Amino acid sequence: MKPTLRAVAEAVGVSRSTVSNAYGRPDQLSPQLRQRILETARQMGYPGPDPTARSLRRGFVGAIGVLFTSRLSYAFTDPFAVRFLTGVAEAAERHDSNLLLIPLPDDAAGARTAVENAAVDGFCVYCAGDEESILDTIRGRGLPFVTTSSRPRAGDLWVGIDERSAARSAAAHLTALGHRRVALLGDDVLPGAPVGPLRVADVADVPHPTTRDRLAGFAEAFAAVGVAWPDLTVLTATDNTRAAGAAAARALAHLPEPPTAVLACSDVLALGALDVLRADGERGRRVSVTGFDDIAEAAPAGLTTVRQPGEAKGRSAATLLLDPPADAAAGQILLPTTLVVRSSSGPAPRS
Amino acid sequence: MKPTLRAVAEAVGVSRSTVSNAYGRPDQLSPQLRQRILETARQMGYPGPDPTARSLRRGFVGAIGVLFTSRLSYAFTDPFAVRFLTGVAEAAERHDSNLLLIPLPDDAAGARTAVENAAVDGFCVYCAGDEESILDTIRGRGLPFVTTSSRPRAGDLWVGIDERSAARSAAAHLTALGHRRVALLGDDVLPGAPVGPLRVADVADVPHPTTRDRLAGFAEAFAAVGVAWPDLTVLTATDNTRAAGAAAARALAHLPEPPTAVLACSDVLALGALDVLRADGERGRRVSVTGFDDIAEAAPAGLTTVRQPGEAKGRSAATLLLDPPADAAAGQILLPTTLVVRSSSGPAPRS
DNA sequence: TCCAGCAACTGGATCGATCCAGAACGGGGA
DNA sequence: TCCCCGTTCTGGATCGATCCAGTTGCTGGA
Repeated sequence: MKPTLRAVAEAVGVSRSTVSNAYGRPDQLSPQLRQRILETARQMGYPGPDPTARSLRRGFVGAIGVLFTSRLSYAFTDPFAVRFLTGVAEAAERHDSNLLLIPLPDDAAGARTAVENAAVDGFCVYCAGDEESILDTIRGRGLPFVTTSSRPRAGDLWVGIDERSAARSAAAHLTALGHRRVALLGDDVLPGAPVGPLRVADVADVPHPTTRDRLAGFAEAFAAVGVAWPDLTVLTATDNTRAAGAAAARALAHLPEPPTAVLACSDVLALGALDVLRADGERGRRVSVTGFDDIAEAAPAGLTTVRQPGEAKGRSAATLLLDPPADAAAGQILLPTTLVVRSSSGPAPRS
Repeated sequence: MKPTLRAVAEAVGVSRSTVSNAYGRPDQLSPQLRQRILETARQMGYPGPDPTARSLRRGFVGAIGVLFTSRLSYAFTDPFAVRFLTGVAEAAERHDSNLLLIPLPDDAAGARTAVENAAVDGFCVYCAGDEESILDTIRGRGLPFVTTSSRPRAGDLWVGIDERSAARSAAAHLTALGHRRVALLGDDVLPGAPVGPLRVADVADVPHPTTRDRLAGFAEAFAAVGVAWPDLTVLTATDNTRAAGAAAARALAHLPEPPTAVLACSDVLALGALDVLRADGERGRRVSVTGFDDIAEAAPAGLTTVRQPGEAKGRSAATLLLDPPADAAAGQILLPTTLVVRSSSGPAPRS
């Protein structure tokens, strides 16, 4: 067993406080004594104050938790999530804070205990499906948190984009190009729905807030040119992956009247769709595709998409958490988005 | 202030142990009492046992630390590191463990305290520059750890590849294609060296173990066809990034006798070099390039490279840590590598 | 009737530090 | 010479739980 601070104190013949001070407050004791203590500690193999005990006493941990829905490993698979994390890491680093990655189990109870058991000073909530229940648990612990989803509650720390108008800009681009018969592609649009076209009575029924807002934004632009919600095809993917996007796009072929464009809620899905539709395009039919995020792969693929600043989002989130602004209004940061037009979108074919 | 377990106990009129048991060992008390306790706790706003206090008493934390050299944010920038992390995350998840990402400051003292202050059950050491000193600190804490670098000490947990022979396979591929005048490209080959060609008296002088072993492997294959170490051009990049690889490759143009092939220690560097050399190639000169890792971008770029299983590496590492094998021999896992030949390598031009 | 045996609960010790009020000491100014 | 003050160090209380050896009360078998 490793010696404790107490053992060192006894060996040197001083009080525990003094040994503690030797580590944490060098100015509280004479340099000679400090030297003697550290030397003895070294000889005894004392590894320094125990981090857990220190955290307990001090009341803070030195780490922030990043909450992910679904499998943690997935977070690394999604390029946008990685960019977000990069930003978070950057800011955390600047504040000498570590990053605790916390995957949230699918079941509410499991998610709850995961949040309750995490030893952190605050939470950064990245795209939690059932956000409200998670946030309530965090509030229950009395810890600060930042959200990045679309609907911040007043007073909460938040950093995000105007999902709706960002999505609208992509859709407006397509309506301007003459597209009227289109498909909206989202990840897990309705819980447990199988891949493919889907009947969604109302956008409000979509549980995931980000997906909902983006779909709503798409719909707004089409409503403006007279295409009502029920006339839009809603396509769901089982996952936010390229493969799932491709699978969803393949389902389009079976429609009686295939759409002239696909508006995806993420670049990953869009690229998957593009993989399929490009191949089709080479056989004649050409379908426009737009994405969302502007991940690195979007540019080489020529994907038209909505750019949002991923690193900045993460950086702002962590900074908000670690260095909260005195002014409550500064606790909510709206980041800009840009429509990036590339080759994947073009005029609608004349019918 | 949030109420503590003690407060709940007093409110209900039972001992602290009983409240504790209500959370952690439901079988130790009657269901009715348990209900009553949980209900009162809820009403009082008790968030459940404090994770830090619990860790202190129980003696374990429920998280493993992943150590990175250099900036943490960089880890996310390197695709291979991301794959490794994905694997670690996957295994950690399976063992209900969280992941604490720990960036190591560049200075030894800072790195030391970072390791000493991390509240974790064990460490996964990913490419630490000055490994030995880090490992000593970890040993000092008496915590288990896994390394992934090239030289495991007997008895240590380790998962990795045969760096040397993997590198040799790439180089042998090029010698077979007739290449004799080549450049070896590594990240930070000698500490602080400026980008570009470099005089390295002996491979053994390269401090970073992985880079050293890969360079040594390259050299072996060339030695076998009569090209000695001093005749190989060693190129250093300032960073393991695509841009740094490109910058290093540009330096080749200034050489009196430019090489016919570049062997890079990572795909990221190789892709950077390819960016530059492909452009050159279009103007006539064609230089073969090989990489290392086989990241996702390698295939579309047609990069010949050595594939190593990134996720598996991470997964094995975390599993070794969280579920250590009884058999010491099983504590060191050697993963296979494959040479993947693509279009970036071709026959040497006849001179 | 008595006691073994079990389920349900208790409370002091403990995990390993840090905090803080105060004691001991030594030196300088009046 | 005396007192005050700053420096250096002390030790008990505390952070918030869990562990564990034990007590209590009740049931059932002999």
